[in-house]
Formats: sequence, C-alpha cells, structure tokens
Amino acid sequence: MRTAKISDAVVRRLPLYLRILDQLAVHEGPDASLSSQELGERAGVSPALVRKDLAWFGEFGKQGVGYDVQYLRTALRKILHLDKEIRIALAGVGNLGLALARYHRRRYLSEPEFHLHIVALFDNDPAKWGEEIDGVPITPMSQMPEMVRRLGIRMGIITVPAEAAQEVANQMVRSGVRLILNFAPATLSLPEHVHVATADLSVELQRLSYYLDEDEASPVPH
Amino acid sequence: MRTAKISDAVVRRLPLYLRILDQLAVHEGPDASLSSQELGERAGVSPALVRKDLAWFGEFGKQGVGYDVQYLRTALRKILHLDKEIRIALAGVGNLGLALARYHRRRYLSEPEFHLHIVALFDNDPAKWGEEIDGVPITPMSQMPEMVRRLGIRMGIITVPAEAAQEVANQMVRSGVRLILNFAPATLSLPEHVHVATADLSVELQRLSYYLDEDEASPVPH
DNA sequence: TAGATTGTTAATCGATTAACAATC
DNA sequence: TAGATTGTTAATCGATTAACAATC
Repeated sequence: MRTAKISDAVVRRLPLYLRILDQLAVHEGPDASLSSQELGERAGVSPALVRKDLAWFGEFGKQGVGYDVQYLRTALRKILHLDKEIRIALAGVGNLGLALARYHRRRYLSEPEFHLHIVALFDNDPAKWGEEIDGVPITPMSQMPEMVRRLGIRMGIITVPAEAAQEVANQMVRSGVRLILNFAPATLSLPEHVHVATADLSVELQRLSYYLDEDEASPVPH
Repeated sequence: MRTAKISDAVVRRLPLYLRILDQLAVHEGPDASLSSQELGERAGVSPALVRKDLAWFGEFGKQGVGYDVQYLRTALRKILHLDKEIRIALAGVGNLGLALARYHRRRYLSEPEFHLHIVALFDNDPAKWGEEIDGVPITPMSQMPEMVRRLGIRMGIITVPAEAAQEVANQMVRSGVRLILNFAPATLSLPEHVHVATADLSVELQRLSYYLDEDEASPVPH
C-alpha cells in the first residue's frame, strides 16, 4: 500500500465508516450501494470529507451511483488490517480489565468476522495467577516478553492503576508491542514508533462537565 | 464566566492539565509552581498552546515564575464545574456497566475531591431490578424521568448494546439529561443542545490496528 | 441520453506555533 | 537589577469545505 502518510484525523474516521458498512451489509441486500452523502450523514461528517478520506486509499466509488457496500467494506477492513486475526494482551485484571476481557472475548467468539482476539491476561497479584477468564489464564507480568513472542501478540490493553501504567507500558514495549490502548488515567511517555490510544473515562466525564451550566435557561420541548 | 465560545479542542485538554496539577498538588509542597514549559511537557503539548489555552479563561500565571499549582488547580476545577457534586445515571448494567459503576463509585467514596457520583442504575432486565451495586439499586428504564428529576441527575452513561443505544439516549434526553457518555458502538443522533462524548472501545482498537504493519523492518533496540 | 455522484483542485476556515513586549 | 516566563499578536500549518469537470 503506497499510503503517503495519512493524517491521524483521517484514520480516526475509518472505523466509523466501517461500522456503518457493517450494519448495512447485514440489513441491506448483498449489492446495496450508498452515496458519500448517505455515509456522511450516518457518520456525522460532510459528504466531501467522506470522499476525500476514501480517496487517500484508492477509487472505490462509481460516478452517479456511489459506493458498493460490500466492496467498500472489504476494502476498509483490509486497510485497517482487520481481515486477519490480531492478538492482544491485557494487563491489569481488576474490575474494568475483567469486564473488557469478557466483553471482547464474547464478541470474538460470536462474530466470525471480529478478529480482535485477547489471548493473554497479565496481573501482578499472585492470588490471580492461573485463574482462567473464559479460557484465558492470568499470568505474571514477568512472563510478558515470552508470551508476546510465543503467541504473536501485537497489541496491548492497559487497565492497571495509574501509578503502574508507565511501568507496564514500558514492559509491553520491551516485549515488542507497538500498539497500546491505555485506560489508566496517566499520560504515557513512550518511544515514537509506539502508537498509544487513550480511553480515559474520567477525562471524558470531566470534559463533558465543562458544558454543565451551558444555556440552562433555554426552553426544552417535551 | 464571559467565555466567548471556547473551542472543543481547548476544552478537551483542560482535564489533562487538571490531572497533572492534581498529581503535583499531592507530591509537591503547597506552594509549588510550574511553567507552561513543564506543564506542556507532562501533557504532551507545546508550552505556547498551554498558555493560549489557559488565557481563554483568565490570567493565572506570573511572569518569570509560572503558574501556582494550587491556584491553577482550583481555577480549572471551577471552570470544569468539578467543584460541586455531579450526579450521574448509568443505563445498562451488563459486564461493562457494572465494572464502570463499581470503579467510579469506589473512586467517589475514597477521593474526597472526586465529585462525579453515579446515583442511579437502569436496566431493562426485570431479573436485575432491586439488586444493589455498592448501595445503588438497579431500576427499570421507565423510571428514568422521575429519578432524574428527583435526584438532580445531570449526566448519563450508556453501556447498553448498540441496538438499544439510540432509544436509551432519547429517553435520557426526554428526562432532561444533556450530557451523555456513550460506550455503545453506535453513532447517536440527538438534539444540538445535547453534548455526547464517545468511548467506543472497538473503534479505538480498530483505529490502532491501522498502524499494524508500519515500519516493521526497522531495528528495535532492547 | 439526462441525472447523479464521484475524485480532485482551489478556497476557506480554524488551530497551532513562533516571536516578543510586558513584567514579575 | 538580570533572568525568566507570561499573555498576546502575527505567521504558519493543516484540515475541512466548496465547486466542478469527468464519467457512470
């Protein structure tokens, strides 16, 4: 793929487009198509932006018709590398980690085309070692390098407390993981070649609460 | 507050600044100060941007010195409305919802200055009704309008399956909630005056997986 | 063919950075 | 005072939108 250097803003929208196509692929017939107008509406972006985003990767549409749902869906899955299994390690099997592990594992087992696969769970609490969550055993953090190599793990999810997050991230990177989804309320500092996505729930709630007193007086129809 | 109309990009960074100040307030003395340079480094943004972001809300710094940690922290908490209790409803008490509810409730109980408070849990499964999670009972969705009014709920968290998300969001808005954090893999369409933050875990993972095959050949020191 | 919609270029808009006078 | 760092303006950069020729 000759992708010059696609901006992060573009990449961020691709999964949204894909999700819409996934839904249409189920609900509509096999040769449904949709315009950039329709896709934009459902994704909450302008039609021009949809066309520009997709054009970075090739010519997927037909003038006067739009985009073939199945074809574009397959293309996006390939672009996002979602056409093959992606193996994931999760570190920190507390409340949140446990819930995420179960949630994902079930999706993996029930949706044949869902290829994000949590194959290893790590925790520093010896009391948890050996315990299995839906068939995946909990392992000491120290075994991460070996497990990553052996199982071909490419992605890490961090659900440890904030204080431990940086150290766990370092351990992941040392083990060869370059893609990290961080749930801990901490800003990680990592080498440039590592991509970090943040999913900090408190930050999102705090951001929302900024808008609390906005426009409180205006009439609300109901 | 005479806030002209602060851009979303700015608001998004405020909680990051606040988190750093929270940490410093604990670890440093009570009259520590820090420069836009230091704050920027820790937050991962440029010093100029830190100064510009803060300047939207007032003059918090001293030339030649920087920002007083306590003072700026208090100011940011006020700007984000985090100085008073914010009551939250959570809809969908499955794996994820349960974990989030527990996680937040414990933070609320253990940190005296953490004012985000989940006070109601909703679910459509009659088998769950009446069950209590850390003291908060699970209630039928139909009681949402009354509960929101009675308990002064201002924010909603959605952790129901994707198919139910839009309907639950509508119900929240009808009940008077204007701030929604959505964990369901669905794009919600809601009135303009409602603010929605998205925390879609699969989307984040899919976004990361775009970078999978990047630069695989380059040498990694270890 | 006529109508619709793409892919793409140019114009606009907004956000970030650079630079510096003011001042602690 | 001299050094450091703010608040702010002007310059730059990048992302989105508008517009339209190409074409299904």
